[in-house]
Amino acid sequence: MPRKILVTSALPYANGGIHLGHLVEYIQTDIWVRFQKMQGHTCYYVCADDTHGTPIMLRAEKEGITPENLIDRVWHEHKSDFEGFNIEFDYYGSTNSVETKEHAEAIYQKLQAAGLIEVRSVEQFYDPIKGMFLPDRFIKGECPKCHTKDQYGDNCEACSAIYAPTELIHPYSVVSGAQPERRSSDHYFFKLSDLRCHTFLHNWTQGKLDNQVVAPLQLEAANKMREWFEAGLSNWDISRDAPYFGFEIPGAPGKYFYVWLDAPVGYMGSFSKLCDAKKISFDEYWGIDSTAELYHFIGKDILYFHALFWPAMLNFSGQRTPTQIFAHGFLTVNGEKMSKSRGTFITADSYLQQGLNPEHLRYYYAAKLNGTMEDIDLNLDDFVARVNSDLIGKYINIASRCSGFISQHFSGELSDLETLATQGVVLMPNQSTASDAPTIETVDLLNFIRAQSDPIAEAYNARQYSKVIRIVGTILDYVNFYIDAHKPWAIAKVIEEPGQHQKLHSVCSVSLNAFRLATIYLKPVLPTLARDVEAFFNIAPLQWGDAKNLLLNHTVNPYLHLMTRVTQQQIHAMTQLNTQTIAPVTTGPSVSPKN
RNA sequence: GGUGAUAUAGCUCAGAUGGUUAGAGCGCAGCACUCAUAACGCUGAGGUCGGUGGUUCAACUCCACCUAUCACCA
Repeated sequence: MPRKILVTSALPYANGGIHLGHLVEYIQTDIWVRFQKMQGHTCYYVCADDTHGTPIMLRAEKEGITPENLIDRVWHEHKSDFEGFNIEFDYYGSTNSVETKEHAEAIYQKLQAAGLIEVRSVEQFYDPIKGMFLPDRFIKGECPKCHTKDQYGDNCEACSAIYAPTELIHPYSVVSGAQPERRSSDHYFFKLSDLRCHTFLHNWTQGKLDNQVVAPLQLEAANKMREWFEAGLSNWDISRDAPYFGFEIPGAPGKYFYVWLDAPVGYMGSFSKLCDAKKISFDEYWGIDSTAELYHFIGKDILYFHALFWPAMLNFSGQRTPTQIFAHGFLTVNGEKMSKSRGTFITADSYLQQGLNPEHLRYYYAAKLNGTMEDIDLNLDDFVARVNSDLIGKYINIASRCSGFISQHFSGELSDLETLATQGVVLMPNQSTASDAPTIETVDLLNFIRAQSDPIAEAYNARQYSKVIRIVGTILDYVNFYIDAHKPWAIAKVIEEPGQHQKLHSVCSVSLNAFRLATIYLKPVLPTLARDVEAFFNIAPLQWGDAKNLLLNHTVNPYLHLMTRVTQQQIHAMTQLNTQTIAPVTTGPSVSPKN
């Protein structure tokens, strides 16, 4: 039975370009969504730019443009980066939209009506020259512990001490350089400390509510929650004072929703746009009685917002809560944090500009991702080796080495089942002694490959893409072994001898069918390549269920090579490019992964 | 500082509930092959499973401590 699924990725902040760290999440999500769609489920994937907050406001001012101009420009940059990596959103919006505003206001008013909003005076640093309150990140000063100068308002980079901005010695405003004053103003709080919230969240995070069929959090994330619960929940400050680029709070002139309030609401705003365009019922997905599934893919850094604030906001405004939150780890490059000086702070744009294949990155990430919150490493040498040997050497090579015989000797037509069966049995590599490994007598190659459909689907569902890649890798090893064992090139030389013509036809048809099956399994990861393979085979877009079938008595097109290798030189050129690039400033809160 | 996670061959990673000689791919060495944009196959060399103690007949697998890396502390 087809499921109804809504999927989101975290919203990238609209003050900088997309980099390879961001792409871990979008690629992870995109693969999952494509897999669900191939299964025949109704699955929508929405996202948006996160556009509000002080950093955006100040950045626009610095560039001498309006915030609207800035976020519009960045939106197009982001859109183009995502398209470059085949991230296929059903809708990609912006939090600066009427829909997001309306949802944010509605949620706020419901929370208010429920008595979950309180107003309290807060003392903060204020920039008297600029006439605005300063976020922690916009105050610098001397570290109170080690006395290093020019440290940010929340922690020291030298001694990694954590403190409040008020503890800084000789604080100054990053915006104007002025010495900030302490001033009070009213702030609006979401009362998470309310017993109702506590009780609800305690149950929700443990998956104990009646309508929860699965635990909403990964094991590690649930542990984290317990930690946070023990520390106690305090009220969440959801307002900021003017001047602020964002939505004004209803009934509170001069007060704006903190960017983190309307960021997750952007998921709804974006989905509303899709609903309008495609005549989808919004409430079918977000209503309290919704039977649809709702999944948020996020980085582990923003678990707090998605696993506590967000479900509480939804629940107490009368809407359904997420089915599951999928948090992933950060990206490291060559085993270290991405570094601008080493050229490993690689932008999506620079990757594409170097002519590198986006599907190579998708494949590499897939080979590393496992559904946990562990960090994954992009080792550039390993990237080159792995892409070349796995994708080109093992996978593409199957089509490349067999298709020539099919077009030369059989006018491109694959054999019928009877012919196919003559050479269906494959000798398996003799080192495979695992109990579940096929043996010479018991299994034929294509049946073995088709039998992997369920295990692979299960791995995709669980976001264990590395497992998918491992299983497919085993399949590809077997196929190459099969080809080597049957030596079609040797058969071609004695094609005139009795039975050899049919034998060659069979071996190549088996191999190409194996290639087709492997393509089905890899399609969520390699959508463009899969499309090219479909063109080669001259077939309709492959669906997951097609793995049940074989391609028989079917004429394929002449083979054109499907993928070329990546070289060290290209990688080197890319890191060079990123070393020279002056990377954009990335500060301030964001739903986007900060790696 | 507090909490949590991770630490397995040169590289990237697998290793239910502890149990004979710890696995894969890549890389490397040798052999072989030539259909395939040098790709594929076979063989082999590589690890006292971060360190130190402990529990056990038996620990990579459990416990304690230590070290390193990473994250979170709204």
